[in-house]
Amino acid sequence: MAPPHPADDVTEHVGYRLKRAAAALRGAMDKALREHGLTVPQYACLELLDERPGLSNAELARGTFVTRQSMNVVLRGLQDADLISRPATTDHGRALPAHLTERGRERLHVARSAVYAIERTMVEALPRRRLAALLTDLDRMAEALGG
Amino acid sequence: MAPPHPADDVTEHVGYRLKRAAAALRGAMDKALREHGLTVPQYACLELLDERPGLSNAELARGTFVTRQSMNVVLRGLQDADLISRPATTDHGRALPAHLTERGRERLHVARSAVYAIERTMVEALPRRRLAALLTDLDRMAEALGG
DNA sequence: TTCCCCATGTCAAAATCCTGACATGGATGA
DNA sequence: TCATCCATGTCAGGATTTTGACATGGGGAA
Repeated sequence: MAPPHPADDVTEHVGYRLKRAAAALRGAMDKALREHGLTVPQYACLELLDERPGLSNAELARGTFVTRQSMNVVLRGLQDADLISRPATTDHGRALPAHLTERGRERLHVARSAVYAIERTMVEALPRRRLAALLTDLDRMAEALGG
Repeated sequence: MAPPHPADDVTEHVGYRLKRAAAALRGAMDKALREHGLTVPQYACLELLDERPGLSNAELARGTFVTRQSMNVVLRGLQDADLISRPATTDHGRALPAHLTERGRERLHVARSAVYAIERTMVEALPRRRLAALLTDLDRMAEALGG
């Protein structure tokens, strides 16, 4: 019964593997999305807005794991490109609900196919039975760390 | 036989879960290492150098999934803090081998305990049998993406 | 009502990282 | 030998992200 840590090699640790996989995914998405004129945070933002229209800046930030300030500049970029729309003011509260424009929806749909191809490559690389377990394991780790 | 993608919900995708887990880990390490005066890339660099002394800038960059240029500034910071040493010139070749100083080794050892505690939290959050499979799955995905 | 607390949006400054580029040293093949 | 190619270290510039801070709006408790 070997203890989970410390392993004899740093590259054997879970954190290292996690970072490696995340870096590989990020790199692949970066490259694919560049051809569509989008960055990874921008794409994540569009995808989230397509699924849940009306999300605010802070909510989008939490959903994409960045700070409010970072998401703010992302939204500005998307707004300048006419991919999303956001009211200047609101009747109730302070949160400004964002929505996809028609251009945004179209752009998302074409970029999505490229991203889904990447994800399919990832998923097909592992045994089909293992996928569900992998997802729950990732969730468990994230929750354990307060993610 | 449902296709692996597209799922009905973006947050169900592997990429999203992967990013979430990686972000949670990054945040926890960030917070823990700050108390030791280290950033995550700096810690990763020290850990790699402790295991394989003499690694060059480019090798360290590949090992930590950043660019040569980024690793260069990390090394400068570590050098200014007297945590690593690097010769100004070399007899053979162009790569400059880096080594931990005594201070660097000490700093690494105390920071390591904090990081290992985080990783232990992560590992203990999932069934013990699942760990090995998780590691190989992460590797498979990374390799499939050319990581 | 009024006060306090929290969340939100935003600004400014700094830190971090990446892209593009260039010069150097070694190795490979003609 | 020499020329070409690859990897490395480094510089400059810009883009992205974060930290810190501040003002505003809403909700809850006294």
